[in-house]
Amino acid sequence: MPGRDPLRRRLLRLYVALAKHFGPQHWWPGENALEVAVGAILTQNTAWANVERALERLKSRGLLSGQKLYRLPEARLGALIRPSGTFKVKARRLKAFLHFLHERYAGRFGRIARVPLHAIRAELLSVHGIGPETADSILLYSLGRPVFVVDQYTRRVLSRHRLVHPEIGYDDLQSFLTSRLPSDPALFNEYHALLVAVGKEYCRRSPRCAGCPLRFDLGGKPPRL
DNA sequence: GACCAGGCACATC
DNA sequence: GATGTGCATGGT
Repeated sequence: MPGRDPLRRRLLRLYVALAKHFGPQHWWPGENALEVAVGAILTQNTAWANVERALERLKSRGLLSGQKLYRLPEARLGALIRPSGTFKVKARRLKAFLHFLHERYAGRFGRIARVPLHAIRAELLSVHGIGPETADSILLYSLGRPVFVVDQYTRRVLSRHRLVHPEIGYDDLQSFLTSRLPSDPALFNEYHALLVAVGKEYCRRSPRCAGCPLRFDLGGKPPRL
């Protein structure tokens, strides 16, 4: 009986409070599905501003297409995405993803649309360089699938509001959320973006949530730290 | 100069 | 299965 689950209520209240304070987040910034997927790989352990530089270098050269990136030599790709950091690693990972897209779906994102969620997630996870968060980012933000993306901000913010244990694993945290929220891609999209927004602003260098406007705003006790 | 950023693969125990 | 480490640029 989900209506009686107090955690569900707190999750929804947290969402409303975040939405009210931060407003629409407009994730994911990208002009098409491929750009979003490339961005998902480039942003691994990297600030988004650096990813934008790398994406712009590709875009300004007209290379931001599956076919062109697929044909681009790995070393050249690495040089172009250098501003996003760990560029040799990411060039290899992008290549692995483009190879997968080319071999499995003839390079067409649209063909993935019909594949069942659990199947396409498993396929993405089998690609070198695509782990749970990157796979889910692609599924939600690039393909519009109802998947909640979990990251360190998600874990940090929710644990500080005493909704989950600070060291909860990826899959458990994802289940915690998806079992309590309507299975709505637009909601998952906005909620995750909002968690990142509040995490960046108030959780990053402040173990005590200093200044966070949401700290006592959930109807429960404040987080004990 | 240290620390961090919208992780992941791999080695080692 | 848990834990540690390399990757690397650019902002704070």
